[in-house]
Amino acid sequence: MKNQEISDRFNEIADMLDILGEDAFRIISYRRAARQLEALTEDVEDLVREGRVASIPGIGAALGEKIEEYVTTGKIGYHEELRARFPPGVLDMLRVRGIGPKKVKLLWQELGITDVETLRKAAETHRLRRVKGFGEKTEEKILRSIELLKEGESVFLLAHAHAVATMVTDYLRKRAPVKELVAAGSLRRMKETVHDIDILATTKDPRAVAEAFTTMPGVREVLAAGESKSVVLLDAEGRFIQVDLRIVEPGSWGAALQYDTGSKDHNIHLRTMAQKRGLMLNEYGIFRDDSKVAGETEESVYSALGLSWMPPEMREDQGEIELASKGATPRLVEDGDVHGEFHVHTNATDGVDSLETMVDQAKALGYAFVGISDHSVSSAVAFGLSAEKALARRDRFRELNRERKGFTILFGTECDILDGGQMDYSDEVLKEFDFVIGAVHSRFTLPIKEMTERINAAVRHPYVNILAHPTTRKIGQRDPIQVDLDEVYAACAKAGTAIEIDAYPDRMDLNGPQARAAKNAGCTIAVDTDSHAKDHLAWMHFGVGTARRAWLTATDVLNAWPLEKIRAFFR
DNA sequence: GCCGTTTTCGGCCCGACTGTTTTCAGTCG
Repeated sequence: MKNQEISDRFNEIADMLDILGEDAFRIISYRRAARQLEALTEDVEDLVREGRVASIPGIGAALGEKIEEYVTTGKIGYHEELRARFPPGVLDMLRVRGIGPKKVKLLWQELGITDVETLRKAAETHRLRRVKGFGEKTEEKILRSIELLKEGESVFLLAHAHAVATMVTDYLRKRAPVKELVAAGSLRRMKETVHDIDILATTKDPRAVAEAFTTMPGVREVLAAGESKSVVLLDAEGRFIQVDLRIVEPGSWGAALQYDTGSKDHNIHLRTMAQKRGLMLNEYGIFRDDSKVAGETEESVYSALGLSWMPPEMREDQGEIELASKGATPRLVEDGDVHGEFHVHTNATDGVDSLETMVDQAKALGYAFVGISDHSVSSAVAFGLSAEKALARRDRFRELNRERKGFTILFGTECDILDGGQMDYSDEVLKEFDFVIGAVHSRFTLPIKEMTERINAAVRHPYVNILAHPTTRKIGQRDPIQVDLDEVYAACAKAGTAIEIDAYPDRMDLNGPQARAAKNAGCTIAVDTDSHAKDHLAWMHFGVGTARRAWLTATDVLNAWPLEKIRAFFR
């Protein structure tokens, strides 16, 4: 899948054109195309093969050719030509907060500064203030930004960012006179990783709220503090996360919430629609000739554009606006639709809590059932169970089912898919389980053809019911395996094997776009937490969020089905 | 560089904050 690689190159081209001072709209085109590629549910190579690249919004003849060039030759000539004109390190300077393309160009041309380290030294020795537009404060700001860059500002996992946002909103509710208060942005859209946290508030005393916000514990740096908007860097266990606070009038709440939730492309699409209707949309409302026609609620904003309200998780400009204009927005799966899950570990293998603790926690969440699926023998690092030890637990499961009346404990296994596609337990052993999850935990570097065959052999195996974390990626730690997901989806759909959204925070595997493609291929999707401790079961919220990003309804999600139907699916 | 229910040319989403300026450019989202 080359989508990301091409997206990265388009962004880099945009950065370089920006520094060169090229036409701003050309640059916007590259950036928009980069975002489209990133959000694409299909493999761009397939689109090239079928001559459908130009069907991607924002991709026309010129960009289409460049995509085709990359797919066939592995590089983009234009990109290489531009790169040759830039000393190494120049583009890195853009990562320094407060340094944009114009300043990079000035520093490069006036002072010959072409990397972050030289920039730091120049700021320290006050050489920067010789350049027009640079002063004492800019030098100080650059030094602080470089310091923070080194200490590690980066991408945050959804679950982690969610915890930070909850901390901030809890604090503000206690310490400041806020009325409405919510985290919007990519967090509200349930994106698997987020760059910053956007908080939105209404209040009678904006100054007091901004004051509480910029002085709260953990604030490392105040990046901006204005009338309506404040920005801080917050210390989150040694790393920094940017938190924005926007304060709005109650009459603009809906417009501001809509605006701050995004995504960028979704908003641009809406604003273009507004324009065509002689309206103007901004974060304060929808206006016709300076008079406000909507803005108090999100519904009113969408309605003024002839659209029904749509869930935040869908707002990526991937067709949801067209759907809403026909009133055809689906009712997506919700937390309350989920009656249980399948991928749960105990201290029999690498979990930390006992079988009984995990079962009772699942029961406490209001579930009707829980599947326990500890590791098979080959997962040595996870203390995988021998066939004998695994099967010896069955009696305890029967007892537990008698003890926990009105609740069902399913006896399962997360069984390794070995090198050649055979399963880690024999068929005689596998048939004893209520359900079997197949998973890859070794040999991650097989070539794509072998890997796809390996996984599909397991998918077709009569006793395998669910394919776990299909790409095995770990965000920030391990790349996805090379596998033809389209073939895997097709195999799952044909074999009646469910495919998983693993909601363990650094997995999120499948992610939203992938799960949407799986659904479109006819797959049933299991949403699991891969819990290794009782508190992990709460991550189901993020799994459901990912399912919603995939536009899944309750009928698409295996664990939203009644238990008897699930048992039939397993059989 | 893209795109078209007024257009194949001439538009392209909109606003806040900061610092260095004397009325605004650059950056960011």
